[in-house]
Amino acid sequence: MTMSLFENLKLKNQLCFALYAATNAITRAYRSRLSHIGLTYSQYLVMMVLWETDGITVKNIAQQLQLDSPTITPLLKRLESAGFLNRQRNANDERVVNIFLTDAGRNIQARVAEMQKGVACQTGMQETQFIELRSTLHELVDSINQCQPDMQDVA
Amino acid sequence: MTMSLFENLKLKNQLCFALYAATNAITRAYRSRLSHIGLTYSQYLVMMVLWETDGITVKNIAQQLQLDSPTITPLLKRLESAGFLNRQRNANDERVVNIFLTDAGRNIQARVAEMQKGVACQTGMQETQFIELRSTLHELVDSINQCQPDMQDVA
DNA sequence: CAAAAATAGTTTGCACACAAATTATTAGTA
DNA sequence: TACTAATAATTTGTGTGCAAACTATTTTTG
Repeated sequence: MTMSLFENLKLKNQLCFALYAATNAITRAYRSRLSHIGLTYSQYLVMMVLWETDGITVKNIAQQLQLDSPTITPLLKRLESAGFLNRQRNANDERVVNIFLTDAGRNIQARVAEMQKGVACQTGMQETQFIELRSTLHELVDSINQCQPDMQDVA
Repeated sequence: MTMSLFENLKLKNQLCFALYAATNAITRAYRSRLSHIGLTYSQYLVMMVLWETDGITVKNIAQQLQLDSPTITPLLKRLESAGFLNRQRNANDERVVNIFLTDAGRNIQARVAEMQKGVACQTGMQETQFIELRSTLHELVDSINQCQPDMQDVA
């Protein structure tokens, strides 16, 4: 086989493409449902972080979502102008900005929880398979970041 | 537990976030390596499709990558201006545009194959786990699309 | 064969995701 | 205590990803 060199370049064999396609598909599934609530998919992730721990910093949100600050800043601005949160300079350290949920931001949590059930159903996955896939993905992220700790380095 | 309603809204429990984070991590790993060759990650995917079947249509590429036409069009334009392919109106059906690789487009395949090995190593995954994860993801995409066949419907 | 429907691709507008550079503040250090 | 380094967040610019609207061509159908 003279083409065996390029066997790994077939789209169907690519793990990275399988991931890419799955993420796009999931995001699409969320998009239409979230639009009714007034959130994008990334904004939904930010809100989940805040529902767990309100008042945290931009940097902390970025770390939890494994994203850069320049990605988070405009996201937070849009969530602020949508009325779901407030940004406040920290008095003790003026470099820091703390993010606080508004009543509106807290109040949509129930609707989001309801919506989330619908998507979970749509994946058609069993509980055990779901958990295994999730943990495999976490391992994958860890080993990628271990090998090339660009960002979210050991603080 | 009064919060059990929102248990599914914890970031760490989310399959969708695990997917999202893994895809971002993989894309980052590719980004720096691909930049030396002059490709973005999405452009790399397009090139893989073309290396398998040259001369196909925009629609065909979009279907294989599970993306919309409006995403593909500007991507192809940049690949054309980078000199890796040509776009040609089909003579038989003037609606269709066929995409053809240039010599430059064919010639980078070897370099890309070499780069690809580096990333595969970085995932630190065993062959069996790799294959299982990939097939689980394919199943996931199928069941999402089956339930809500927005696009890439049965042609 | 003419009008309507379908199809292929593009354009426009919005929201990420990130690299690189910038501003402002704080910490560290000679 | 000046002076440098580090840190937090933002700004700028590029490239996706997609909805909605649009153009152009082909097919369908009355």
